[in-house]
Amino acid sequence: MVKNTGRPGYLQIADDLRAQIRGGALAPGSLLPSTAQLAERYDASLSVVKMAVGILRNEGLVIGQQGKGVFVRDAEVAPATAGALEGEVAELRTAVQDLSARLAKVEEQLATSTTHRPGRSSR
Amino acid sequence: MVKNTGRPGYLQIADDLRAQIRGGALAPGSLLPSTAQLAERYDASLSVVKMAVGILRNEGLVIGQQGKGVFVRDAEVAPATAGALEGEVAELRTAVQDLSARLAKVEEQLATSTTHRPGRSSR
DNA sequence: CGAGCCAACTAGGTTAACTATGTTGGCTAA
DNA sequence: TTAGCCAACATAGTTAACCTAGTTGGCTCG
Repeated sequence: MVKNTGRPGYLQIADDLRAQIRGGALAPGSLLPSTAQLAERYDASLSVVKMAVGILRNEGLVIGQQGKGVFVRDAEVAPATAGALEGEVAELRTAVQDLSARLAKVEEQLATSTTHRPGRSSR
Repeated sequence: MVKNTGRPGYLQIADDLRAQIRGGALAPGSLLPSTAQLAERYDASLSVVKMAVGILRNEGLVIGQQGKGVFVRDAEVAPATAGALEGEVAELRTAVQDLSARLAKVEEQLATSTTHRPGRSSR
């Protein structure tokens, strides 16, 4: 599959997957083919597929879940609207506040239990 | 240098370099240390450094020139790209997701190690 | 002196192997 | 039937190796 153009293979695959997502061929919430399947489809090595998926993951287009697969993210596909970004920023801000509160709670628990801890951890 | 924090090394290095660029420690137009130098500085392998630089390159913060090095891009040029803000939001989103996942893991460990104890409010 | 080669750098791309970790489903034994 | 183990498969991270290709500076040879 990977053409002989100067464009690297992992970018070609990322472009193709991105186009499929934007075009609707891969609907939001749907599961991408596994790394091995993509490698076979594009006739590429596992490494380049992992790199391509990593790019999309970095762009926020997909979300990888260990053990399950890579899912297409519910898109903020609207590229133009600047207001969408504001909403997303607000969402991120609340998320950060939530994380701060939870982290404070965990830190407090850790501080109170450090003297004698059951130490029950395994695996 | 690296970590114990569970955050992948290539992300830590990318974060550090990004902070240096945003903070002005690495001025626009200046040359980043070579891959080998960065690998030694962060006590990481060449691969993770290349991945980190690749992320910044993908974000448009730096431009790599074969045979010469990796240069910090002019700050005014970067926003010219349409998706600069989106990229930054996506970056923050992945950071929040990462933090959320790590915090959830810590919370779970705390919850299970103390078997059941009062004062644990959930989300 | 100058042209050209060459060695030593550089980034970039690709592949393979290994480890870690999480999910799932099937099998087995109580 | 049910609980638990376990194999298979998934993403994710890391490392090492090899190759291409561009740049640079020094050295040699004409």
